[in-house]
Amino acid sequence: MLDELHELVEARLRRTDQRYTAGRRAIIALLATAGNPVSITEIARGLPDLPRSSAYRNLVDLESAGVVRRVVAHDDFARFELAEDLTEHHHHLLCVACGKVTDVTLAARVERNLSAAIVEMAGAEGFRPHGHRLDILGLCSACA
Amino acid sequence: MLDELHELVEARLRRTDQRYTAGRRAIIALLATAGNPVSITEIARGLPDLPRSSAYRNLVDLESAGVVRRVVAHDDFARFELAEDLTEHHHHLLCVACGKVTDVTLAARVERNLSAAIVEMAGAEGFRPHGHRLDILGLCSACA
DNA sequence: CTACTTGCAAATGCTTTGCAGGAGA
DNA sequence: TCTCCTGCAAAGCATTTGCAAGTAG
Repeated sequence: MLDELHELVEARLRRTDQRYTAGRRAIIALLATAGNPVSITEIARGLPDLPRSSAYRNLVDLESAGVVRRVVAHDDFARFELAEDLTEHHHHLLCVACGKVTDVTLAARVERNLSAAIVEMAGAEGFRPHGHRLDILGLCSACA
Repeated sequence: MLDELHELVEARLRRTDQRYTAGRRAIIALLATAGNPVSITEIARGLPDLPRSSAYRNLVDLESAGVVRRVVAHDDFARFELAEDLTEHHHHLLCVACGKVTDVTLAARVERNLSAAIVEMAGAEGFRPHGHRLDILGLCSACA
Protein backbone atom coordinates (compact mmCIF):
# COMPACT_ATOMS: atom_id res chain seq x y z
CA MET A 1 0.00 0.00 0.00
CA LEU A 2 2.63 2.46 1.14
CA ASP A 3 5.14 0.58 -0.96
CA GLU A 4 3.08 1.12 -4.08
CA LEU A 5 2.88 4.78 -3.29
CA HIS A 6 6.63 5.01 -2.90
CA GLU A 7 7.18 3.29 -6.20
CA LEU A 8 4.80 5.61 -7.95
CA VAL A 9 6.45 8.65 -6.44
CA GLU A 10 9.87 7.41 -7.36
CA ALA A 11 8.75 6.85 -10.95
CA ARG A 12 7.39 10.37 -11.21
CA LEU A 13 10.53 11.87 -9.77
CA ARG A 14 12.63 9.92 -12.24
CA ARG A 15 10.78 11.51 -15.10
CA THR A 16 12.58 14.75 -14.28
CA ASP A 17 15.85 13.21 -13.11
CA GLN A 18 15.07 13.68 -9.50
CA ARG A 19 16.01 11.19 -6.85
CA TYR A 20 13.87 9.66 -4.20
CA THR A 21 16.04 10.31 -1.20
CA ALA A 22 15.45 9.49 2.42
CA GLY A 23 14.12 12.94 3.24
CA ARG A 24 11.63 12.91 0.41
CA ARG A 25 10.54 9.43 1.27
CA ALA A 26 9.96 10.46 4.85
CA ILE A 27 7.86 13.42 3.77
CA ILE A 28 5.72 11.28 1.50
CA ALA A 29 5.24 8.71 4.24
CA LEU A 30 4.23 11.45 6.63
CA LEU A 31 1.74 12.96 4.21
CA ALA A 32 0.30 9.56 3.40
CA THR A 33 -0.22 8.73 7.05
CA ALA A 34 -1.52 12.12 8.13
CA GLY A 35 -4.90 12.03 6.40
CA ASN A 36 -4.93 15.83 6.48
CA PRO A 37 -2.88 18.52 4.86
CA VAL A 38 0.29 18.99 6.88
CA SER A 39 2.06 22.24 7.65
CA ILE A 40 5.81 22.76 7.54
CA THR A 41 5.78 23.09 11.29
CA GLU A 42 4.17 19.71 11.60
CA ILE A 43 6.63 18.23 9.16
CA ALA A 44 9.47 19.68 11.18
CA ARG A 45 7.99 18.21 14.34
CA GLY A 46 7.46 14.82 12.72
CA LEU A 47 10.88 14.74 11.08
CA PRO A 48 13.22 16.50 13.49
CA ASP A 49 16.33 15.52 11.55
CA LEU A 50 15.15 17.08 8.32
CA PRO A 51 16.18 20.74 8.15
CA ARG A 52 13.44 23.14 7.21
CA SER A 53 15.26 24.31 4.14
CA SER A 54 15.44 20.76 2.86
CA ALA A 55 11.78 20.23 3.63
CA TYR A 56 10.89 23.33 1.64
CA ARG A 57 13.09 22.33 -1.23
CA ASN A 58 11.81 18.79 -1.24
CA LEU A 59 8.24 19.96 -1.24
CA VAL A 60 8.89 22.19 -4.20
CA ASP A 61 10.41 19.28 -6.08
CA LEU A 62 7.65 16.91 -5.07
CA GLU A 63 5.10 19.45 -6.13
CA SER A 64 6.65 19.94 -9.52
CA ALA A 65 6.84 16.19 -9.94
CA GLY A 66 3.09 16.17 -9.43
CA VAL A 67 2.95 14.09 -6.30
CA VAL A 68 2.31 16.79 -3.74
CA ARG A 69 -0.09 19.68 -3.68
CA ARG A 70 0.13 22.92 -1.73
CA VAL A 71 -2.99 23.80 0.23
CA VAL A 72 -3.65 27.35 1.32
CA ALA A 73 -5.42 27.56 4.66
CA HIS A 74 -6.57 30.57 6.61
CA ASP A 75 -3.47 31.10 8.69
CA ASP A 76 -0.04 31.99 7.34
CA PHE A 77 1.27 28.47 7.04
CA ALA A 78 1.53 26.54 3.84
CA ARG A 79 0.18 23.04 4.10
CA PHE A 80 0.82 20.07 1.87
CA GLU A 81 -0.99 16.91 0.90
CA LEU A 82 -0.53 14.14 -1.63
CA ALA A 83 -1.68 15.00 -5.12
CA GLU A 84 -5.28 14.23 -5.88
CA ASP A 85 -4.58 11.32 -8.17
CA LEU A 86 -2.71 9.59 -5.36
CA THR A 87 -5.63 9.95 -3.00
CA GLU A 88 -9.35 10.39 -3.32
CA HIS A 89 -10.90 13.56 -4.63
CA HIS A 90 -11.89 15.45 -1.52
CA HIS A 91 -12.46 18.88 -0.04
CA HIS A 92 -11.50 20.71 3.10
CA LEU A 93 -13.14 22.01 6.22
CA LEU A 94 -11.09 25.04 7.25
CA CYS A 95 -11.42 26.32 10.77
CA VAL A 96 -11.18 30.09 10.61
CA ALA A 97 -10.24 30.23 14.28
CA CYS A 98 -7.37 27.76 14.59
CA GLY A 99 -6.49 27.02 10.96
CA LYS A 100 -7.12 23.30 11.29
CA VAL A 101 -7.86 21.54 8.03
CA THR A 102 -9.99 18.40 7.78
CA ASP A 103 -10.53 16.28 4.69
CA VAL A 104 -14.09 15.54 3.63
CA THR A 105 -15.79 14.08 0.60
CA LEU A 106 -19.00 15.22 -0.98
CA ALA A 107 -21.81 12.93 -2.00
CA ALA A 108 -20.99 11.56 -5.45
CA ARG A 109 -24.14 12.96 -6.98
CA VAL A 110 -23.40 16.49 -5.77
CA GLU A 111 -19.83 16.20 -6.92
CA ARG A 112 -20.93 15.12 -10.36
CA ASN A 113 -23.37 18.00 -10.72
CA LEU A 114 -20.74 20.40 -9.57
CA SER A 115 -18.11 19.19 -12.00
CA ALA A 116 -20.53 19.40 -14.87
CA ALA A 117 -21.57 22.91 -13.93
CA ILE A 118 -17.94 23.98 -13.64
CA VAL A 119 -16.99 22.67 -17.05
CA GLU A 120 -19.93 24.41 -18.64
CA MET A 121 -19.39 27.68 -16.84
CA ALA A 122 -15.62 27.84 -17.31
CA GLY A 123 -15.96 27.04 -20.99
CA ALA A 124 -18.17 30.06 -21.44
CA GLU A 125 -15.36 32.23 -20.03
CA GLY A 126 -12.66 30.77 -22.24
CA PHE A 127 -11.09 29.25 -19.15
CA ARG A 128 -9.54 25.77 -19.21
CA PRO A 129 -10.30 24.15 -15.84
CA HIS A 130 -7.82 21.62 -14.46
CA GLY A 131 -9.70 20.95 -11.28
CA HIS A 132 -11.46 22.63 -8.43
CA ARG A 133 -11.12 23.03 -4.74
CA LEU A 134 -13.96 23.54 -2.38
CA ASP A 135 -13.13 24.90 1.03
CA ILE A 136 -15.77 25.08 3.68
CA LEU A 137 -15.02 27.82 6.15
CA GLY A 138 -16.33 27.75 9.65
CA LEU A 139 -15.53 26.64 13.15
CA CYS A 140 -14.24 23.19 13.99
CA SER A 141 -15.79 21.31 16.87
CA ALA A 142 -12.97 22.38 19.21
CA CYS A 143 -13.39 26.09 18.43
CA ALA A 144 -17.19 26.31 18.15
CA MET B 1 -25.29 52.70 -5.50
CA LEU B 2 -21.73 53.44 -4.47
CA ASP B 3 -23.13 55.90 -1.94
CA GLU B 4 -25.20 53.21 -0.31
CA LEU B 5 -22.16 51.02 -0.09
CA HIS B 6 -20.18 53.78 1.58
CA GLU B 7 -22.92 54.36 4.11
CA LEU B 8 -23.11 50.70 4.92
CA VAL B 9 -19.37 50.44 5.33
CA GLU B 10 -19.31 53.51 7.52
CA ALA B 11 -22.02 52.05 9.72
CA ARG B 12 -20.14 48.80 10.15
CA LEU B 13 -16.94 50.60 11.01
CA ARG B 14 -18.75 52.69 13.59
CA ARG B 15 -19.82 49.56 15.39
CA THR B 16 -16.23 49.14 16.51
CA ASP B 17 -15.39 52.83 16.85
CA GLN B 18 -13.52 52.94 13.62
CA ARG B 19 -13.62 55.88 11.28
CA TYR B 20 -14.29 55.93 7.59
CA THR B 21 -11.33 57.93 6.45
CA ALA B 22 -10.33 58.98 2.97
CA GLY B 23 -7.91 56.09 2.55
CA ARG B 24 -10.46 53.50 3.57
CA ARG B 25 -13.07 55.07 1.37
CA ALA B 26 -10.71 54.97 -1.57
CA ILE B 27 -9.98 51.30 -0.98
CA ILE B 28 -13.66 50.42 -0.81
CA ALA B 29 -14.36 52.38 -3.98
CA LEU B 30 -11.55 50.59 -5.72
CA LEU B 31 -12.74 47.16 -4.62
CA ALA B 32 -16.30 47.97 -5.60
CA THR B 33 -15.25 49.09 -9.07
CA ALA B 34 -12.75 46.32 -9.72
CA GLY B 35 -15.16 43.42 -10.07
CA ASN B 36 -12.32 41.08 -9.15
CA PRO B 37 -10.25 40.49 -6.06
CA VAL B 38 -7.51 43.10 -5.95
CA SER B 39 -3.94 42.61 -4.80
CA ILE B 40 -1.99 45.03 -2.64
CA THR B 41 0.17 45.81 -5.62
CA GLU B 42 -2.88 46.80 -7.60
CA ILE B 43 -4.17 48.87 -4.73
CA ALA B 44 -0.83 50.62 -4.53
CA ARG B 45 -0.94 51.29 -8.24
CA GLY B 46 -4.50 52.54 -8.12
CA LEU B 47 -3.93 54.68 -5.03
CA PRO B 48 -0.38 55.97 -5.32
CA ASP B 49 -0.76 58.36 -2.41
CA LEU B 50 -1.77 55.68 0.02
CA PRO B 51 1.30 54.14 1.66
CA ARG B 52 1.40 50.39 1.66
CA SER B 53 1.50 50.19 5.41
CA SER B 54 -1.72 52.16 5.61
CA ALA B 55 -3.29 49.97 2.97
CA TYR B 56 -2.40 46.87 4.94
CA ARG B 57 -3.67 48.37 8.16
CA ASN B 58 -6.84 49.59 6.56
CA LEU B 59 -7.51 46.22 5.03
CA VAL B 60 -7.09 44.53 8.38
CA ASP B 61 -9.58 46.95 9.90
CA LEU B 62 -12.00 46.63 7.03
CA GLU B 63 -11.76 42.88 7.27
CA SER B 64 -12.47 42.82 10.96
CA ALA B 65 -15.39 45.18 10.40
CA GLY B 66 -16.75 42.53 8.05
CA VAL B 67 -16.75 44.54 4.86
CA VAL B 68 -13.72 43.09 3.17
CA ARG B 69 -12.56 39.55 2.65
CA ARG B 70 -9.08 38.25 2.03
CA VAL B 71 -8.77 35.91 -0.95
CA VAL B 72 -5.86 33.54 -1.23
CA ALA B 73 -4.76 32.98 -4.81
CA HIS B 74 -2.00 30.79 -6.13
CA ASP B 75 0.77 33.33 -6.14
CA ASP B 76 2.25 35.01 -3.07
CA PHE B 77 0.04 38.06 -3.08
CA ALA B 78 -2.90 38.58 -0.82
CA ARG B 79 -5.95 39.78 -2.66
CA PHE B 80 -9.03 41.47 -1.31
CA GLU B 81 -12.66 41.82 -2.28
CA LEU B 82 -15.81 43.19 -0.71
CA ALA B 83 -17.48 40.88 1.79
CA GLU B 84 -20.00 38.49 0.34
CA ASP B 85 -23.04 40.19 1.78
CA LEU B 86 -22.06 43.39 0.00
CA THR B 87 -21.85 41.65 -3.33
CA GLU B 88 -23.30 38.55 -4.86
CA HIS B 89 -22.31 35.09 -3.78
CA HIS B 90 -19.75 34.04 -6.34
CA HIS B 91 -16.71 31.89 -6.94
CA HIS B 92 -13.32 32.29 -8.53
CA LEU B 93 -11.50 31.13 -11.59
CA LEU B 94 -7.83 31.06 -10.61
CA CYS B 95 -5.24 30.97 -13.32
CA VAL B 96 -2.40 28.78 -12.09
CA ALA B 97 -0.03 30.35 -14.60
CA CYS B 98 -0.46 34.10 -14.03
CA GLY B 99 -2.44 34.24 -10.80
CA LYS B 100 -5.33 36.13 -12.33
CA VAL B 101 -8.62 35.81 -10.49
CA THR B 102 -12.00 36.10 -12.19
CA ASP B 103 -15.38 36.18 -10.49
CA VAL B 104 -18.02 33.73 -11.65
CA THR B 105 -21.40 32.55 -10.42
CA LEU B 106 -22.74 29.06 -10.48
CA ALA B 107 -26.19 28.11 -11.70
CA ALA B 108 -28.61 28.66 -8.82
CA ARG B 109 -29.71 25.04 -8.81
CA VAL B 110 -26.16 23.75 -8.49
CA GLU B 111 -25.41 26.27 -5.81
CA ARG B 112 -28.45 25.19 -3.84
CA ASN B 113 -27.56 21.53 -4.04
CA LEU B 114 -24.06 22.30 -3.00
CA SER B 115 -25.06 24.36 0.01
CA ALA B 116 -27.43 21.68 1.18
CA ALA B 117 -24.79 19.00 0.80
CA ILE B 118 -22.29 21.10 2.71
CA VAL B 119 -24.59 21.73 5.63
CA GLU B 120 -25.38 18.07 5.91
CA MET B 121 -21.81 16.92 5.59
CA ALA B 122 -20.31 19.51 7.92
CA GLY B 123 -22.92 18.79 10.55
CA ALA B 124 -21.89 15.16 10.59
CA GLU B 125 -18.34 16.27 11.45
CA GLY B 126 -19.36 18.62 14.25
CA PHE B 127 -18.21 21.53 12.11
CA ARG B 128 -20.14 24.80 12.02
CA PRO B 129 -19.96 26.11 8.45
CA HIS B 130 -20.04 29.87 7.89
CA GLY B 131 -19.74 29.69 4.15
CA HIS B 132 -17.80 28.09 1.39
CA ARG B 133 -15.45 29.06 -1.35
CA LEU B 134 -15.09 27.28 -4.59
CA ASP B 135 -11.98 27.96 -6.60
CA ILE B 136 -11.66 26.61 -10.07
CA LEU B 137 -8.04 26.13 -11.00
CA GLY B 138 -6.87 26.16 -14.55
CA LEU B 139 -5.59 28.37 -17.31
CA CYS B 140 -7.15 31.67 -18.23
CA SER B 141 -7.77 32.46 -21.87
CA ALA B 142 -4.56 34.51 -22.06
CA CYS B 143 -2.37 31.72 -20.69
CA ALA B 144 -4.02 28.72 -22.35
C1' DC C 1 32.52 10.27 -12.09
C1' DT C 2 28.54 13.32 -12.94
C1' DA C 3 24.57 15.17 -11.58
C1' DC C 4 21.35 15.88 -8.11
C1' DT C 5 20.83 16.88 -2.88
C1' DT C 6 21.82 18.50 1.45
C1' DG C 7 22.80 21.86 5.45
C1' DC C 8 24.06 25.85 7.08
C1' DA C 9 23.67 30.57 7.06
C1' DA C 10 22.46 34.62 4.79
C1' DA C 11 19.18 36.90 2.03
C1' DT C 12 14.36 37.85 0.14
C1' DG C 13 10.15 39.97 0.17
C1' DC C 14 5.48 40.36 1.77
C1' DT C 15 3.52 41.97 5.80
C1' DT C 16 3.46 43.92 10.47
C1' DT C 17 4.60 47.21 14.05
C1' DG C 18 6.64 51.28 17.12
C1' DC C 19 6.38 55.79 17.49
C1' DA C 20 5.40 60.60 16.92
C1' DG C 21 2.57 63.67 14.59
C1' DG C 22 -2.22 64.44 12.32
C1' DA C 23 -7.14 64.39 12.10
C1' DG C 24 -12.00 62.89 12.80
C1' DA C 25 -16.21 63.65 16.08
C1' DT D 1 -9.66 66.95 23.55
C1' DC D 2 -9.79 62.25 23.38
C1' DT D 3 -9.19 58.53 20.33
C1' DC D 4 -8.32 56.76 16.27
C1' DC D 5 -5.47 57.04 12.11
C1' DT D 6 -1.39 57.95 9.34
C1' DG D 7 3.57 57.74 7.59
C1' DC D 8 7.89 56.60 7.94
C1' DA D 9 11.28 53.51 9.02
C1' DA D 10 12.50 49.49 11.31
C1' DA D 11 11.41 44.92 12.38
C1' DG D 12 9.13 40.03 11.77
C1' DC D 13 8.80 35.89 9.82
C1' DA D 14 7.75 32.23 6.49
C1' DT D 15 10.16 31.01 2.64
C1' DT D 16 14.08 30.97 -0.69
C1' DT D 17 18.82 30.71 -2.14
C1' DG D 18 24.33 30.58 -2.48
C1' DC D 19 27.76 27.67 -1.73
C1' DA D 20 30.56 23.86 -0.51
C1' DA D 21 30.27 19.18 0.91
C1' DG D 22 27.61 14.74 0.47
C1' DT D 23 25.57 10.98 -2.12
C1' DA D 24 22.71 8.43 -5.41
C1' DG D 25 23.25 5.80 -9.75
